[in-house]
Amino acid sequence: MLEERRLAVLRAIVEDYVATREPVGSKALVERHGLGVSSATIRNDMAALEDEGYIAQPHTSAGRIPTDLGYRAFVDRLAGVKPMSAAERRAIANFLAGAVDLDDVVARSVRLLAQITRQVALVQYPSLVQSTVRHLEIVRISDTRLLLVLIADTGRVEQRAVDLPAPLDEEALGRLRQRVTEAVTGQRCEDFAVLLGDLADSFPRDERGAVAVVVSTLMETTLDTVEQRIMLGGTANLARNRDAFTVSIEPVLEALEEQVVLLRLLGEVSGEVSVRIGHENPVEDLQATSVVATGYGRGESVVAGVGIVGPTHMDYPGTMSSVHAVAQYLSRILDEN
Amino acid sequence: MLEERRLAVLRAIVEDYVATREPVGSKALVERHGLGVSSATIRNDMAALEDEGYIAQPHTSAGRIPTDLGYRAFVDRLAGVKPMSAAERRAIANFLAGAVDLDDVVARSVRLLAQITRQVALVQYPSLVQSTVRHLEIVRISDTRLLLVLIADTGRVEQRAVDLPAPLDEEALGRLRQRVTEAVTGQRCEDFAVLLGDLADSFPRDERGAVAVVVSTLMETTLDTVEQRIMLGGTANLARNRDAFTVSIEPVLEALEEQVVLLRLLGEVSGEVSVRIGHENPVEDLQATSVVATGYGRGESVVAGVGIVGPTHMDYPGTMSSVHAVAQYLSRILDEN
DNA sequence: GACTGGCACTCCAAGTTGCCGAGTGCCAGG
DNA sequence: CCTGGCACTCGGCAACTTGGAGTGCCAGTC
Repeated sequence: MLEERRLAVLRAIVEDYVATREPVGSKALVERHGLGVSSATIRNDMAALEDEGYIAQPHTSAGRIPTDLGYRAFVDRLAGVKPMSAAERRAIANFLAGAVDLDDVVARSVRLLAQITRQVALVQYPSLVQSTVRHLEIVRISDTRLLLVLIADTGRVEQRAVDLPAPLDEEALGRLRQRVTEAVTGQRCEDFAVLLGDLADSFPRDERGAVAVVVSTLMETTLDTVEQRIMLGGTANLARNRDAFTVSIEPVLEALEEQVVLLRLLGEVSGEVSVRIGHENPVEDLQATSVVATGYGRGESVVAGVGIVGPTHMDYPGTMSSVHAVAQYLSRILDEN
Repeated sequence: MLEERRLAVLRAIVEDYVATREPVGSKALVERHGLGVSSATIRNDMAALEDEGYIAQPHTSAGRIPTDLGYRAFVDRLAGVKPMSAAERRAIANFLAGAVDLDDVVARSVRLLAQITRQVALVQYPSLVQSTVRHLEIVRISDTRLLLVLIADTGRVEQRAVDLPAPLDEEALGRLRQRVTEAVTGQRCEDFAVLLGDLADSFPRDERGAVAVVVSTLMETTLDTVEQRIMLGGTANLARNRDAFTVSIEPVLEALEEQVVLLRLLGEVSGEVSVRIGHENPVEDLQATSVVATGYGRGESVVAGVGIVGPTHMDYPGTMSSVHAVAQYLSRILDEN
């Protein structure tokens, strides 16, 4: 009961601070929220909350601001779900419906998510590893050069040039094309090693080099760490919230230009919306920010991540439901494909 | 002779201001550059330069800073070429040599250019319109859905899904594939309208719908305004130079997220390095910045643009030669393909 | 035991003042 | 045409003051 009010105070502090971005004091709290007790009582509660590490004072004689731990408690125990209005859902659906191809879907999603959350948005392309091969095309570029074009059932298309160790005549190329294509079409990319492992052995000796390099390129293309692509948008939103980041936004922008960093941010997404607050974040330069992310995919399987990066004092309920909604629509689009 | 010294003064002002980012006064000028006259003389010259609009005072009793017109004069008449060192050239070559495909080439170029100029870098993908078709692949996705994959001789690969008006059987698809492929392979994309215009007429009546939609998708894919892609990088450099932009960097970041804006920036590139200074810039939100851009391509023809966006008080000679060098290497890589 | 009003205390933010120095324009003389 | 000198301007900095928001604590009340 007492405990209950303290949590109510914490919630009120988080909400006020997110709304105003200014330390909130005991007096303002009782005025803005009908807590039914006096400011002195609130002060006691605040002192307790501070002892427990949920809030902090930027300096003596200032109001309190939530700590990362405070936000964590808010997200875990206090934030209700904030359903999106029908109009919003419709807007999302409309916006994504006009996409012409996968690139377009991803690009539109990034724009949309950045716009509705007013944060930096991330959308990952469906992972190749989780996909099956719809089609593999092998195109000759020159005597010793081929282009592999891999089309996945998720709509993703990857290309890769291959330099052959020796010229390959038309007949041999045909053989190579037929055998490789047959081996992988309809199969899961993650099984390439098994499917293609000893393919070269059944070819004439002088063609094995070519087969080997094609096979290794295919396997490399679908390597977990290499194949992931993430599109980023809404970086201008960082600048608008500049005051948010005590320091400059430069390191944040820099971190977000690293693919590796983005991969870590969306690395362990699941069907649930996950929230990483401040220092919970694995990337050092982003420890002043929070990451809200989730996965999307066909049916049960998660094939990629989607999320946003923003200041720790963001509107968590609203952001979470936006991210969730966009992921839902992305899943739907994949399904329709 | 007098005129000559005035120009020397202008050059000195530009150089000092670019180096220090602080208004430069007459005294500092004579000290740092051996101009051989007294500060009073310089003051007279400065007053004249101000009258002519080349420099301005942020406020009375402050030093002078160059105006856009001043930079323009500097770039046109004063800036020498600043050749890159052999080591730098080698570094560029090495950096770009490891690329595995076109995406990689473009991505690496952006990173490289952003890094060496410390500005925001732009690299455009080779324009489809200026390319010829190396290969066109038509893949079935479902009864009524096809995927077109267009591979250009520049290494560019475009994909597009097509919804057919009616199911197409295997035989008809084969016919369609053969005829369309034959019509475009080896041809210039900009001639698609001529090449494909009346292709549908020679098909059986019930297949014409499918042919028409494939043809129109192809033509749409190579439409001038739609097909252009530009990759952007180094936005963190904007934040580092923040003081540079009197106002916030937000509108700049926002503008740079618009493809349309980027296209305008790289729209009219030629073989020469062009410089747009401040208000010369067509995009309103970028009138506090300068754009240095040039084209690259195979042999004589320019197939795409490359450039940077930065504060007006940038190191023009250095930036111009960096942009030029990267464009040169991009051209070379295209040639080798 | 929980809550409240009151009080002394702290400390940031914002405004005020005064001064220094860099920079200018102009002028008379070489 | 250049120069040294001089009076003047004005932004920036530092020191200082003040107002107010906020706190912690304590004695009193229900």
